[in-house]
Amino acid sequence: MVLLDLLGRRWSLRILWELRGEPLTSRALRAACDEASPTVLQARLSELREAGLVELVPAGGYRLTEMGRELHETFLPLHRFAERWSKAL
Amino acid sequence: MVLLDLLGRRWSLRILWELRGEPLTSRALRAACDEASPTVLQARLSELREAGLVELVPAGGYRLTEMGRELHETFLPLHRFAERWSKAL
DNA sequence: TCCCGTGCTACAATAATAGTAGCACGATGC
DNA sequence: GCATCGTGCTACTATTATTGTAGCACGGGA
Repeated sequence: MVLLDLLGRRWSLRILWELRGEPLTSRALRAACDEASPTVLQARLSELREAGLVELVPAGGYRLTEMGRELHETFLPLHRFAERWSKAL
Repeated sequence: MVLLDLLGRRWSLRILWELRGEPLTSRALRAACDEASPTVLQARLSELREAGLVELVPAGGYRLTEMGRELHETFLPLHRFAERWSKAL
């Protein structure tokens, strides 16, 4: 599971999650993940772009690729689970 | 998404993945994740236990709780995605 | 008693991340 | 022209997380 190594890094899942809707600029992403440093954000974005999950459109910011969107679909049930989980805790 | 903070740590996803089948002892888990140090494995196991996703049965090693198993179900499509993804890369 | 496997921890060295500040570039308006 | 703004991105040090190695205490057999 090479994918787990990529996703199992700080802010990787979070970035994919934040980009689920509208594309976000670099600054907007920094605002959305307001505890992450720009250093690691840029590092993750580079990795995710290299992995073909995220792309940078010149005049629109970062967004998920087709593949990245599929990955997000995969995570949709996670949202519902997270709600039940936080209640059970 | 507090859950993302927990899962977005090194080896968290990997541990859940390795425990998907038979329960594993502490040593077996160290063997399965042969690049992880016991320090961080114990740290993650403590966090996952505190989160009610993993439990330690006295004479059988670590295994997923009912909640943890639900989380794993959530991740099942990820496996199929990972295969397509690695081919597309 | 001795040996073995278990869960777990101490310690120093290394890598990853946080926090702050700033760069270069292009578009826009004066 | 040129000042201003937002963009993506980076340098730098301080702090935290992780690694790598070794070892502890406990319990269950032989």
